[in-house]
Amino acid sequence: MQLTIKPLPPFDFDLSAQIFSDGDGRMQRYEDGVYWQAIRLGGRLALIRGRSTGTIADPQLSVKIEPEDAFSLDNKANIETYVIRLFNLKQDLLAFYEAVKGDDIMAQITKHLWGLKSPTTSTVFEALIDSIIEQQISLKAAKSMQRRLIETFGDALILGAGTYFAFPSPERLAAATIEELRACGLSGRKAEYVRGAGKLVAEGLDLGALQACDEAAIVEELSKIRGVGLWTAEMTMIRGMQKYNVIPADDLGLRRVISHYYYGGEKIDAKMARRIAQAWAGWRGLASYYLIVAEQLGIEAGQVGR
DNA sequence: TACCAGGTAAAAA
DNA sequence: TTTTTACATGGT
Repeated sequence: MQLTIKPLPPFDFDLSAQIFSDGDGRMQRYEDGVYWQAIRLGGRLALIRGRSTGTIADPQLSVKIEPEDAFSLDNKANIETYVIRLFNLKQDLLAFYEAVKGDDIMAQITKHLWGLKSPTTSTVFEALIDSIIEQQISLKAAKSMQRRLIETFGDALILGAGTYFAFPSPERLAAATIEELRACGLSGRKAEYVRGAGKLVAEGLDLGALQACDEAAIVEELSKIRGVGLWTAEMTMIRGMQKYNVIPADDLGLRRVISHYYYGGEKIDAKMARRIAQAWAGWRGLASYYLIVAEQLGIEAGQVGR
């Protein structure tokens, strides 16, 4: 059974999905034009496979579900909503491009990355846990811990010769012992944060509902969770709550990439990062995502220096 | 070997 | 009240 979705143009599926093409892909992966991910569907697991059947100007996605019997008309709308969220298919890129056209560097980058939409995690909880794990340590170190967390606590879906994982449920992480979490490489402190967050959500804290609130209210709510400061709240909003205007200006990696394109690579502080980001008002988060992807792809734009 | 990397809460001053 | 410290793994 197959589902067809029409994203809001422009949308470059290959460019947008390439972020999932590295790593070992236990949970999601993009390869040879096909994206797959294990998802929870009405209490059970299923695998979705998506590929582009349109163009950048007239985009269309085709999504298949396995096993076949996981697909019902009841599920159809859920799957569509899910995929739209995952790839941010309703994100209005033309409005973004219009808003930043006065910034020469960003205008050049948007031309190079025309049709790039920023992805969203399948749940806010996933973004929160990933962000907690990434505190302070390098992304590579964090990635290896996230992989172990998924393999240890994630729900496995076995289809033919393949084993696929869905991100661990709040209930499972709430039930984990500190020792089990430390075995994934987490510090004792982070193990407590992760288990505590799992417990809160398992006991009824609705992170998904927070997405409808404004940014300041979300920061306030998320900061009540032990282990969550401003940086983690902002990272969670960007990756899991479709808040395209947020930038974690304190973030080292973001400051580095902003400086790469706007300040000759010199180290800049959070204040300077915020000042440069003013040119992207309304779309600061998406603009910084464009910078990160541009740097990854080795795209260069004219430097304006200080 | 030592130090840094997409921070945070708790202890110490 | 403000400052300092412990923490985990992977890269250099």
